[in-house]
Amino acid sequence: MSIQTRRERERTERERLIVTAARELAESEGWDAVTTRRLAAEIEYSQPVLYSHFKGKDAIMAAVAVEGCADIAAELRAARTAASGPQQALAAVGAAYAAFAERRPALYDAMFTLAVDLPFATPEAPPPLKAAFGELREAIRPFAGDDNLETLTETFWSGLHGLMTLMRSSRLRRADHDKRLAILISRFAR
Amino acid sequence: MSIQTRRERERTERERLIVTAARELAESEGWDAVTTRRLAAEIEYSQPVLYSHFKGKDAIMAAVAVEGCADIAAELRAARTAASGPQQALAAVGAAYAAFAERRPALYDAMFTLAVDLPFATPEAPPPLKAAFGELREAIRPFAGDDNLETLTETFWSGLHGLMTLMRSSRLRRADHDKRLAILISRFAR
DNA sequence: CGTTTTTGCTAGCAGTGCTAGGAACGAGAT
DNA sequence: ATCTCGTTCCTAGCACTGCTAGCAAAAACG
Repeated sequence: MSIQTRRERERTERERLIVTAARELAESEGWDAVTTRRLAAEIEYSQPVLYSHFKGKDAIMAAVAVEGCADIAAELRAARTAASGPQQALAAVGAAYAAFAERRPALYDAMFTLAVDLPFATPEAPPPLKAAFGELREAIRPFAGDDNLETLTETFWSGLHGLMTLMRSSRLRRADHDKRLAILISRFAR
Repeated sequence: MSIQTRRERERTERERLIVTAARELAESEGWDAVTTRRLAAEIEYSQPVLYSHFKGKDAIMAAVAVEGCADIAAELRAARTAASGPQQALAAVGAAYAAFAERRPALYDAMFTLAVDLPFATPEAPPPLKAAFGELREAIRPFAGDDNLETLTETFWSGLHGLMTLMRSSRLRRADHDKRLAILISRFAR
């Protein structure tokens, strides 16, 4: 049995190696640079090895996305708990979300614009996804009023997401970003 | 001079043929089906002809996007002017925007998610782009208050855009779409 | 040490966007 | 009516993509 467990351990280690390499490569050179050949060279194995771990490139990106959700969840939580009141908490979470999208665009894309294989708004969604969504939900809970909390959170999230994607694709002037964010917060915090 | 003008006319005709074929192919089978080979076959010319008209595939998509903006601008205008009051107008414009994104997803992607070569938030933006944005602006003008109108419009647009992209990538449950839209409108119309 | 199983490589497929080169065509001149 | 010259447009090909079949080498077992 020892030999079997060692093999499984090595497999999971290499799987993490792949995901990490993919994330680092994407973050430093963008997803266009993450080709299966390049990624294989990075982990010092041949291409087909990737396919013995993941169904395809999309599945690798999905794994990266889940890692990213854990990251953003932690950052949102930190922002929320450090704030002094509900209003400040919502503003802080919004700012943290925007900062994450700006600072790690490739990761953000994997999470919220590209890969689709992941179950999102269902009970089977990976825990990190739920955690990230949960942080947004807790931040906006004080302002729910008569609205359904989940639905309200989804709507607020959409606002943030639209803001970041449109700005990052140069469809919105970067200069006014803070003003837009402030307007969004003001319309949801009351 | 006649011979020269005839040639130019034929050129612009073929250019329109390319853009129309690209749009129809994208709308019926998605952008993945729009390869340069497939598009060339559709217009019954060879591939290189495309490159004598457009710098590359992205430029073709940009041309399609501009057409799409003219379309959505007309639909938004119709929705806005048919409504009876400011509140109804904003709701109608929001619903029309969402309906457009749902009904013509490929076109929507070309306009607001994919191609980037287009100048957007600048004076040099193609008129159809400004027209579409202008419709959103006029719809929300009555609710601007102290906020800068342009910035507010951008924020509202972001909300709509986020709603549609997240739903279309199955990150939001389709069932609650109407509720989310209602919440967004309610937060911006007051 | 020999056999069997597992592992991971080389080589290749079908497809992508894009481009160089030459052939065929139409326009103007003799 | 024929010849020359430009333009137009096609054939063929490049470098690249994600992905896979089939075999060689390595590891585990008796």
